[in-house]
Amino acid sequence: MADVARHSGVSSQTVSRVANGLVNVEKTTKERVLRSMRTLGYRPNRAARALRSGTFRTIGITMFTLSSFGNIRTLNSIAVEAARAGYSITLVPIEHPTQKAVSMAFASLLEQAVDGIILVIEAHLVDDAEVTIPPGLPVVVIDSFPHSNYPVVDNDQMHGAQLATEHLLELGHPTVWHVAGPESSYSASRREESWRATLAAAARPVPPVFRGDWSTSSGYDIGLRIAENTDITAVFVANDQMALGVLRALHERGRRVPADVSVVGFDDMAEAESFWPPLTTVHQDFDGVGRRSLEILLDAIGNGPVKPTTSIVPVHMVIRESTAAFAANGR
Amino acid sequence: MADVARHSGVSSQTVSRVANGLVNVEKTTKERVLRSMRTLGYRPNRAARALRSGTFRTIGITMFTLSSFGNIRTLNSIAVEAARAGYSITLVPIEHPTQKAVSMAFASLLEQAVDGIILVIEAHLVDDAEVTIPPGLPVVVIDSFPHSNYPVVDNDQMHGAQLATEHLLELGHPTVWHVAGPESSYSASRREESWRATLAAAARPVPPVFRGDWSTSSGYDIGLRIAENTDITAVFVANDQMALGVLRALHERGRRVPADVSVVGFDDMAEAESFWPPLTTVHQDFDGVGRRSLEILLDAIGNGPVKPTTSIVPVHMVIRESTAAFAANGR
DNA sequence: CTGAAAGCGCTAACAA
DNA sequence: TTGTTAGCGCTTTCAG
Repeated sequence: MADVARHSGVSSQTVSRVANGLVNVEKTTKERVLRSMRTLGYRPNRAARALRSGTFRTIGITMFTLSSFGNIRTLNSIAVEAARAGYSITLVPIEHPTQKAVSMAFASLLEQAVDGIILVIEAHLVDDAEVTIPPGLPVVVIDSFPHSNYPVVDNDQMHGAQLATEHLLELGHPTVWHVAGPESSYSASRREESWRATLAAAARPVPPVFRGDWSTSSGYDIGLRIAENTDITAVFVANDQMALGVLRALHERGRRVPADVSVVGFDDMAEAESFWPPLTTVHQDFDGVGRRSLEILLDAIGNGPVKPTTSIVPVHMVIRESTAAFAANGR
Repeated sequence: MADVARHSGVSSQTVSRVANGLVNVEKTTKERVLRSMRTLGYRPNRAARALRSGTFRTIGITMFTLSSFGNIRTLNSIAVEAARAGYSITLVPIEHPTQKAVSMAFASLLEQAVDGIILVIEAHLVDDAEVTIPPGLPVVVIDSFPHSNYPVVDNDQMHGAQLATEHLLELGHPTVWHVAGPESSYSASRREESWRATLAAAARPVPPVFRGDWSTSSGYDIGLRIAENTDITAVFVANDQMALGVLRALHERGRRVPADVSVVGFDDMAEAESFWPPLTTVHQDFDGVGRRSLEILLDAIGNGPVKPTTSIVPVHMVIRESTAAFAANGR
């Protein structure tokens, strides 16, 4: 910057003003400085700026390794929105869902030069992590659990599971079976809970739960068991990836979908419409979640602490061809 | 830091030494300082440290919106490896593959506090982007095009396409049709090129190319056309997502896979083994690519400029159930 | 082994 | 509209 000042014959102060687009600089001076900047290839030093102003125009994001469709969409949405708002994002992945890894990721994030943090977490691990987040550093949590200290944003898990279950019931199925996600996941718990409640409200029997780990292969293993039980005519699977595994197992065992068994997923991942058959599923608005959480975070950064509210983003059913009326079930 | 110094009765200098784990501090002093740090909740200011030392322990990554399976795996791998090496990563997404968006992302990255940059790019746009990367800032490119100025890392596209085509040929198919990616993509060109060469080497006719845009729905549209042409018995699809669309179209039109048509994909995304039928595909080592590119970048950051070499990471076939011998083709 | 002084590049506050 | 001064929190250099 001093170089630029010398080159264009003004003070470094004026250069600073030009660099920041302030108005009180004469037009000709401004142009001269701009030209000097260009010829000298000047680029501002973020570190110095940050040191001086105390803000970094960067937000930190922690999430488990980018394996789930939802996390990735959410991350993408946050990244795009942040870029638009002039913020860049620093990503700290959590390799394994262990206590230690979470604590380490937190600690690392706290040492970063960030103005705020978005935690994309879906497990109990967070509460137990032995890290105290310094007061004054805004945090937003994306989770299915209402944390007491921070604003939380989430898709409407309960309503989604209710829609899925009701859809199957309306099709005339006597009851709906459920392939749940892992016990450690709050969103899995929410979906299961809501499935139970919906069944109870309709006075239907609640069959035992199948429990997977979100992976396609766990869905496949469970699908094999579902195929063996001809009582099962309707299944609500807690995510699309497991639903894909279920479909495969059903095909392999010669059970027709939807003629013999109706299957509903959860997520509406990009590929779901091309599953065979195209999957009826609950569409989650991950972009909406990302957008909303960034909005809250930027508000907190700009205007001080916000109330730890819970924002629920609406979801909706996408009905495709993996579900059919019970009457059509070949019986 | 001054607070800590005062609290523990030493100079801020000594605090700095302790914070950086230097050895020339007496043990008792060190402990005292450490205790003060803890009680005062001291955390170092990255900006100040960066300003002074000129390094940020951060690397920047630019990529098109996180939509492709490969990009995401690569990003994840880089993030994990970087964390291990004590670096954090700053992500700058490119929203649209336009000249302007690319230039803006570059510019934004250059203003960041980063020690090096990894460009995950798969289009011609890069060369034309009117941004000059300042000399001295290490850059690694992940692409299927050998850039002259920077080290490039990539999966072995040519060999992968060759393996896929040969696999189909060895199964006795008279020739192999190809569903290519968009023309703007270098990796798509490589795969197409290698498919052509392999066919030529085997003295087989080269059918016209179908061209998609990587998306599942473009694969579906093309699949519909493939289903109509009963001459087609073997198809090499340039990525798994389009292959999924092709499979769906084939099912809808009653063409059996692999009995009537054999299909090979490219990527080996996590879901491919649960497609119906499980997809034979080329496994790309995205983790390997991420790891290798970070390795090169860190080397350049630590030891000065490296030669702009091209690193090719090996791929291999994964044979599942979407391919079968020509004899079995129901003819 | 420890401390004092200087300065990294920038901007807020004030003065001209 | 422009310039001067001071200092953000840290580390490098040199002295003790």
